[in-house]
Amino acid sequence: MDTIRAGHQEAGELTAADGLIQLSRLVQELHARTSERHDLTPVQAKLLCVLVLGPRGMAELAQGFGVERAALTGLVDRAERRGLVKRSPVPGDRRARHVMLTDAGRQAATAFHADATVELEHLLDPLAPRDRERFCNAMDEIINAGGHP
Amino acid sequence: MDTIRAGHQEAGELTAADGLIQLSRLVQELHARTSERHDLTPVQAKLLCVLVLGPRGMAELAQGFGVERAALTGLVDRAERRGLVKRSPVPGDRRARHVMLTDAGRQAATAFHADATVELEHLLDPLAPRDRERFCNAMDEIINAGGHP
DNA sequence: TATTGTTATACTCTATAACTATA
DNA sequence: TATAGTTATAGAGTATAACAATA
Repeated sequence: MDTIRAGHQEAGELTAADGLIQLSRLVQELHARTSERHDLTPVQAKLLCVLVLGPRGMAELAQGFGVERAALTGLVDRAERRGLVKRSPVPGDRRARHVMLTDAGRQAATAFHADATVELEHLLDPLAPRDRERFCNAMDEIINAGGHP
Repeated sequence: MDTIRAGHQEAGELTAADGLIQLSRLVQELHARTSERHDLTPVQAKLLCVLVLGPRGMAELAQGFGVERAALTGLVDRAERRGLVKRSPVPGDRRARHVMLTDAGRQAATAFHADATVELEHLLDPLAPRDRERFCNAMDEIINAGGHP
């Protein structure tokens, strides 16, 4: 085992790039496993979490997800078929539709989010309180820079 | 803009969970964009990076990727069709095949890896040298714990 | 004309199940 | 029997292009 871990050297000797890749892998795997436990695909879980904040238009969702509008149609179709979301007309613009959670969707979203949050926090358990705080501050700096130089 | 950022509050006020999710999103987006620049799918780029370390069996790769053997067959089929990898017999076991890089595949792998590494390192540019070192150490701790309590 | 959303089509990635060939 | 790999089939997620309805 451990045959496949690109860039792996000794424990505690990782490149910054490798560290970021492997940390991201941990987060994605955790997200995938948690979604599966809640009988959701990872993308559906993401959709539900966004819709908890309120109804959204298709174009708005597509832009936020970084996918084409056509891809979002399929995504919402499948979520709607599973009874998680519904489409409703937008007063004042007869072209547009709002996507919103059904009751079942809201329940699923809440349960998933709570579970995922707990699991993610556990990732930081190995850090001492002080280091954990520093780590979160560093993440904030990186995220707020947002890859923009 | 910024309409869709679950858990977003004020700049510099993110939950640990939200921070991990958004950092992971940055890394994944960067990986996707870099793959695209090199005319690779993200999964193909990952495959090439693993194969730089040497030939691997199908079962070995499937296990390392956390996917079924059948899924890997398709993955290698497509990479082979694009001339990136090739299959070869394994001396001593006539059931097995080794997957290895072609010359084009090795070139693509090297170019991609160099590019991705640079981009990933840039993510940490906002951190002061000392903070950057602490951040990398923290990532190491998290990864070496590996989500295992 | 521009925007919102959909349909049609195709490709990648993945899983499950059934199969072949070898160990 | 067990293992290595493949084929067949199905579904999710995505893109592009063409379309309808409305603004």
